[in-house]
Amino acid sequence: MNIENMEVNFLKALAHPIRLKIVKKLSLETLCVCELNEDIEFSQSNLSQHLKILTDAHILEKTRDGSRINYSIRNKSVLDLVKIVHQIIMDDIITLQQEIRS
Amino acid sequence: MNIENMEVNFLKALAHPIRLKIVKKLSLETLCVCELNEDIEFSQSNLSQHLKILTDAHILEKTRDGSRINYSIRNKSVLDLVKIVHQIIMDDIITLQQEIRS
DNA sequence: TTCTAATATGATAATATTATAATATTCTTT
DNA sequence: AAAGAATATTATAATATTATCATATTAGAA
Repeated sequence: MNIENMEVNFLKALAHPIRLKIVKKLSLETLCVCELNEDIEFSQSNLSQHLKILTDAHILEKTRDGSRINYSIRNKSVLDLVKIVHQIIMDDIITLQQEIRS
Repeated sequence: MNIENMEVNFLKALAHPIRLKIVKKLSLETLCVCELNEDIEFSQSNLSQHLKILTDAHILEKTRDGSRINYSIRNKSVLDLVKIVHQIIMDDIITLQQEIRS
């Protein structure tokens, strides 16, 4: 696997509504699967699959704590990235609003 | 379309090898379709479709210059984002190499 | 206005991603 | 060891994405 492919894989892993939501939740604190799973939007099985995709992409890391598995952000730069994405979208929205007004 | 969806759309647009390559090329200079199309990896038709996806996601903007269409990066923050992705992957590679050695 | 270069669009088959449902694994407690 | 809680895996049907091919559009030159 070359670097370009790794970059694309990384972006693909983030480019899903459930997975982006998980990353945002974990940007605040480490959580176990059962806590993430309190969100009613996704089933346990589906959550587990998305966690695997994020872990395989090295975005998350997992540590066992008894019967629980805790997930956390592996590289804090991911949080900078998520912030930039948010800012770009907000800029977009402002630009669109200005275009509508004029 | 809500903000979360817009963020995911934006990430999805970047999460493709051809599209990421286009964005990286355009990070250096504005180019017309014919110049981008010198890359033998993709057909004219396929390039055009990817350009449409990037433009729809507001990552690129197009301007006509005679019979040519020039594409450029719409928001320079995208370049910061691409840099961070690259850095995260490079960090990853270094971490993996250290794990192999130890 | 016809020709050509530059770019876009539409249909479609191949491939990839996703959610669901069922089942399996692993750990803790009893 | 058996039971229950927490998490992961597998198979699969539905959906989305992609590349290809054929065709259409647009602008400038002849």
